[in-house]
Amino acid sequence: MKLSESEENYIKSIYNLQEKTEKVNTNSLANFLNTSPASITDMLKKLKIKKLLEYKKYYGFRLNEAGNNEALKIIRRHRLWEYFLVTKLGMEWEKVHDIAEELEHVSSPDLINKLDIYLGKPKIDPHGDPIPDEKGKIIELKQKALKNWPLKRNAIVSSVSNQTPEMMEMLNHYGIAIGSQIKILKAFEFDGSLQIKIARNPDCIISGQAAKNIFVYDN
Amino acid sequence: MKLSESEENYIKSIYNLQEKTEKVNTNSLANFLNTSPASITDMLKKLKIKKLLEYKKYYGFRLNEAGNNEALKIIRRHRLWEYFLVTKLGMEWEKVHDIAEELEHVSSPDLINKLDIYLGKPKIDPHGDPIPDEKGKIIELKQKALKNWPLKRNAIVSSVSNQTPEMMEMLNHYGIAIGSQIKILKAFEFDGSLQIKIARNPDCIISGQAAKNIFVYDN
DNA sequence: AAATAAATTTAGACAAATCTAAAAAATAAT
DNA sequence: ATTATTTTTTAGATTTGTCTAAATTTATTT
Ligand SMILES: [Mn+2]
Ligand SMILES: [Mn+2]
Ligand SMILES: [Mn+2]
Ligand SMILES: [Mn+2]
Repeated sequence: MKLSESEENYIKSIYNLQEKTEKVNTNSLANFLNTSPASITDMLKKLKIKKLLEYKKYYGFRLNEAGNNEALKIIRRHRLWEYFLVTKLGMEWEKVHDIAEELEHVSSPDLINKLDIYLGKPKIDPHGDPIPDEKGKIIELKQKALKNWPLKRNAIVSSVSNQTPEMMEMLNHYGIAIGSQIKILKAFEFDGSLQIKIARNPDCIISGQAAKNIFVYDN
Repeated sequence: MKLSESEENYIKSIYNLQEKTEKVNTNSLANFLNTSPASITDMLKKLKIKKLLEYKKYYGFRLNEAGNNEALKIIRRHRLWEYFLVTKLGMEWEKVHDIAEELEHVSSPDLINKLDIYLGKPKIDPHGDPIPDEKGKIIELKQKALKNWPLKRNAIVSSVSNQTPEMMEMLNHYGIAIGSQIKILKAFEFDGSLQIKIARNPDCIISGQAAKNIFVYDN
């Protein structure tokens, strides 16, 4: 299936949004992509004609099997490039997303499989997100949001679901990165904020908001 | 200067064509880009408005200083990616052009400079063409077309100006690659064909056509 | 110097991707 | 059950890049 850059961006965004909600709605996708709701409706029609989408007017939408497969291919390219930019070119993980957003649209399968081999078939991208393999398979992570992690149990930071520059700035400030050792010392019921210890740094407090977006796994 | 993918392709093509002729004409660019002459005229107007082109209606055109600088940036990206694809991903040099044709449009300067450093600031791409540096400077090659090379003088194949799949197929057949040792044993005036010796292979004959497109330099 | 041929540009159309403003449908509030 | 609000879709434009066919300009022949 030959897709335009725009179609690919829409598909990938729908994939991301449908992870969190059953049906994706027009406004949230418009908001996510910074376009007007009218543009979304236009594109939904195209994607439905291409049989990539389940879409009933006014009642939300969702990628079908074929759509999901396309999304996984794009995500694979995106995350492999991010991995390349960080591990080979030495770019910072906060800065690679926008470049990968462009590189992901170069769609030669030969290129991507050779890149994959060259990188050593990595399973996780620099933000802790899983990289689909050539068949679209993603590894199952036994990670949890930090806010659901038990008190005083060691954890490793595995990913961050909110990858805005603002989030990255804050994580840098705290010295939190993928792979950091982390432990919750105290949880405040009032606002969900957490007193945590990161590696050998002094204790600090992070907001409930942040705690929802930081994912960790055992030891 | 922010340029569309299409504008970039036109600029790069004009740059290539103006190497060979004083003024570039509409039809040759249309032919080169596989578009209609009318499309060329449309784009020329845009590039003139953007002050990248010297263009007098009906009398041909040429990039100006600004246009040449843009072209060199695009060519730098294209050739660095080709170099990457061959030296890092192990792709064959006949196959990298089309992929680089897409990658060249990802225009983050930070990306390209880091890629350049990562590759060791190469000066020549896999087809023997020079790679512009960050300032747009290209090394001067003292190479000549094989058809102009003296008889029985050793030479190294440095580049191939015609990079069609057909040409590549033929070069592979003869065992000619960038870096090959080559010597002309006899030149046939009638059709410009050459009897040559490549490395330690048996003698062979190549056409005048081929001899125009293979470039070599001293030992 | 006309007439003919070739090259180039213009005119007008179309597809893709976007927008704003208005209409329609679904949802929530009285 | 109406009314009001929110969400979504449609209608109609716009921009970019392309096309074909016709008109114009330049170059080449007689
Ligand atoms: Mn993208
Ligand atoms: Mn990522
Ligand atoms: Mn290109
Ligand atoms: Mn090349």
